[in-house]
Amino acid sequence: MRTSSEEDYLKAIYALSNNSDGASTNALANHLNMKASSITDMLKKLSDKGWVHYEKYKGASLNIDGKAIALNIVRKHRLWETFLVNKLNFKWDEVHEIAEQLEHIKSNELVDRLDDFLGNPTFDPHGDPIPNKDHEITDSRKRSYLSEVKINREVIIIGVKDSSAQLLQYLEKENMVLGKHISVLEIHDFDKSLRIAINGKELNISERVAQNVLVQIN
Amino acid sequence: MRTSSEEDYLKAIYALSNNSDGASTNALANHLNMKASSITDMLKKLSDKGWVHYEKYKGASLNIDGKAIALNIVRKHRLWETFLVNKLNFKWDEVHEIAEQLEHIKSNELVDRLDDFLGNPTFDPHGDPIPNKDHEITDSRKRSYLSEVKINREVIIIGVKDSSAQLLQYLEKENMVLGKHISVLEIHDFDKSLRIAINGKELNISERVAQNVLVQIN
DNA sequence: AAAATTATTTAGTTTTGCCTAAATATAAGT
DNA sequence: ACTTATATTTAGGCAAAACTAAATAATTTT
Ligand SMILES: [Mn+2]
Ligand SMILES: [Mn+2]
Ligand SMILES: [Mn+2]
Ligand SMILES: [Mn+2]
Repeated sequence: MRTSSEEDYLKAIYALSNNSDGASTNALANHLNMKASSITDMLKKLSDKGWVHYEKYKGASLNIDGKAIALNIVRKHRLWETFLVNKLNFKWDEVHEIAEQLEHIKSNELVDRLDDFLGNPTFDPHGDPIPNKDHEITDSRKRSYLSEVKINREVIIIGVKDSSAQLLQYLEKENMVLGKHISVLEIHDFDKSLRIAINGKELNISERVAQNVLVQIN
Repeated sequence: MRTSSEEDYLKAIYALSNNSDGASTNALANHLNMKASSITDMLKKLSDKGWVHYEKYKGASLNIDGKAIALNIVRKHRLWETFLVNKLNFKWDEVHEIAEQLEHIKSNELVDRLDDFLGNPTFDPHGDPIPNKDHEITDSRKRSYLSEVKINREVIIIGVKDSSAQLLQYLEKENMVLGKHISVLEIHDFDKSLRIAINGKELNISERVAQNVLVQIN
């Protein structure tokens, strides 16, 4: 048996394990809005359960079982988000909180049927890849942040780095949604802000925004 | 704020409050598979929160706020069951457990959109009425248990008293599903078992089964 | 009406998941 | 290298939601 809380910790460790080094206590505390001491407690428990490799003062990383659980939660989160947007007409900035709850519903049958009902989607409403039944993520697209794209190279918006409601609403307003084609026309020396071409128009965006938009390089 | 546990208690009190008298401690303990002492603890808390009227040794009943919460949970439970059966092709005996979890997802927007997505259904897969947004149940059908129907009176199956998987699977196998027309041909003196006409055939069922099948009398 | 049975409450305990405050380890600055 | 700052752990505590065992109230039987 597994609690929702344990699942959220495993998901957080997965999210914060970038290269191959794990996640630090403080990074987890920050990510989960908790105190560091609570993290230490839980890491010990997760280690006892055999889901996490934990050494004092050296942070935590997922072992095989833990990673499978984390990816299963991520899969459920992204499938539910897809359901909420595609079937219930929620906007992409409204679904995270609800999926945060739905991801903990226990029923393998439910996940698989939901997956089929949605047409086995490969990406969620924020462009994040959805792991398959075997917890595998396949995303072969060449990706880059918009802030790092060369001048006059046409790229396609495929995701966001941070999916906070603020950013998503801003992008929505400027019609910078998934699938749109963009060219960077100019990068201003002064503040690194970008002038881009999109939807047949021109538009200025800040470096900060560009750093949070993921694009596919053809 | 409200916990899932509190919600389950309120729902149980609602389910066990038949006429106007509330639910007893032991009845609740039995219904929720808990010990009586746990019930007493929670009834005090729910009373403090103003959702339940509780007097020592006299059981508990819902007050206005408590009833609204209970009906909201029932609404969500039945809408999710409808979703699982109508959209994800679950069988009617497979959905209760999952709905027991889904009913606690917090988002008014979600419930309303789900309701619309399902076409504002009025009954769930077991024939139970679904409360509307204002927590009102309207079910004007004349109902009776099949065990009390007079000989040769044609009735329609509209629900079950107990929706355990065992009963549901039995009914499924005999094709005694919602909407079917039935006539009671004979009641055997010996064991009160019934001979009924259904689907153009004749069939014997026990008194026990008949006591758990709800029918509409035209 | 008294005794026996059943229902309910009280008292005390456990586990989970969080917290604060204090202690200690690690990393950074001079 | 020594001092300061930051990160992490330890110790102790708290609230929620369950439990067991014992006490008491209510109901039923004789
Ligand atoms: Mn979550
Ligand atoms: Mn997402
Ligand atoms: Mn429930
Ligand atoms: Mn039902």
